[in-house]
Amino acid sequence: MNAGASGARDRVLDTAERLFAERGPDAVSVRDITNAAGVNLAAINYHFGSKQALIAAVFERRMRPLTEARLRALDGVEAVAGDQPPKLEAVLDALFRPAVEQALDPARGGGTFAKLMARCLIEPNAVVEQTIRSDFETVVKRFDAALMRAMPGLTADDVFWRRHWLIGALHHSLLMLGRKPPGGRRLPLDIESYAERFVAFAAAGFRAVLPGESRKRSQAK
Amino acid sequence: MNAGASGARDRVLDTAERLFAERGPDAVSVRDITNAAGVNLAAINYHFGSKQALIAAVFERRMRPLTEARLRALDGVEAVAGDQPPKLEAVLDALFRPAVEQALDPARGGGTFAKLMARCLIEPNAVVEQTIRSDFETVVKRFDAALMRAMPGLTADDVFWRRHWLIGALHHSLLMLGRKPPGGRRLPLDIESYAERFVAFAAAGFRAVLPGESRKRSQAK
DNA sequence: GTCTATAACTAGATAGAC
DNA sequence: GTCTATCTAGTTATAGAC
Repeated sequence: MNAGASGARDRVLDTAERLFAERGPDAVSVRDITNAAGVNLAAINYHFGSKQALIAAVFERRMRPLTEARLRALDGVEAVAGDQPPKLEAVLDALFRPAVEQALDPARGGGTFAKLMARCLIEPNAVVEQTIRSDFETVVKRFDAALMRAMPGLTADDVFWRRHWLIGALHHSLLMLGRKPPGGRRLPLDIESYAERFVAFAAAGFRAVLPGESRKRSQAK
Repeated sequence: MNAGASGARDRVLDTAERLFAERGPDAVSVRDITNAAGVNLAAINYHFGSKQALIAAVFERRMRPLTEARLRALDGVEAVAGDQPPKLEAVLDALFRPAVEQALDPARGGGTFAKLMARCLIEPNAVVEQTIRSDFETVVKRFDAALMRAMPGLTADDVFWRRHWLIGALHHSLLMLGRKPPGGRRLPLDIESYAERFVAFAAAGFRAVLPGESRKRSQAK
């Protein structure tokens, strides 16, 4: 939008993202942000209009690319599968790997982004509700459909709950990035191995035979 | 403490818990609480000393019984197992069922409690940090030890991550209590069936053969 | 124990000079 | 585009009457 001026705007975005992740948007004042960013108090209202609009901008900047990466990955998986049901692991990989990659990449928010996402899942903040939830629902809809094709024996309810549980597991674990866990452990090694481990875990949970559905599944196939 | 006076104190606790869960502690003022509870503005400072102390009291009231229920359940599982390794499903049931029960029981906070717990897992609030985290670490320590006995082929890291993922999955799902999920679904049926489904899912994830550990496990047994 | 009044402070937003 | 000064409204906490 602005030809070359205002690195101020970006500095505000970066600083706000960091502070929001540390303390939560509500606990951070516009004064905290402008001071830390080294810009004037009025800058936030000038560039974004209001604090609420700034919050929305911070979330959107990270959510949009994640959504796109997930959908692109799923496109690839479905293209490979063709008419056949896609492979369960491949679908889960398309869903989870982009998030792991983003959460481990400082250039795209890193752990900060992970905390923001986790927070947005529980925070009833109206802004967050609209900017993020809509993106997320698109993702969920397409992936649930793909998961049902990958696991034709499962009911829609089964798919919903297992995917839901796993989203919770992922976000909770990304949250621990950079934070010292109780046992003194650390987020492991590299993106590759972490995503791989998580997908293997997820696939096993997805293939679990639950008390009620065992009969239905064996009939369905 | 007080012989029979001050139902005000309890009304404040209940109201604060509800409002905290709805909007988050930071977004709720003491005026909001005292107005909604029908007590005087000064009541919170009189009964609790400060807003921070009230927050701590609200969290503690629900966390304590949950911790005790979990440890009691684990005691039972270990007593049954005797010298043998405990059954994986039994350990997971002891860890997760008390939380599900509490989250579905209005008398013990219900969905409100679930939201509070979820919030405390990400909120860097100092009060929450100390009152809850310490309880939670006791639980985690004892259960990780039991899980290692139940799954002797897994490394400590494996147990840590799988338990961690599942705690995230549980809390994320409890969070949806009373909230309309995207697909129009609802938390199912009854405690019994939900806990059962979750434990089955958890056990499958726990038994997953991860890329790196497959060889180690088959040797260990 | 309960309440009113108010102190002491901080919030987000903006008007207007530069 | 940037800054200072300021406005209005909200916050927690408390002093002191009842």
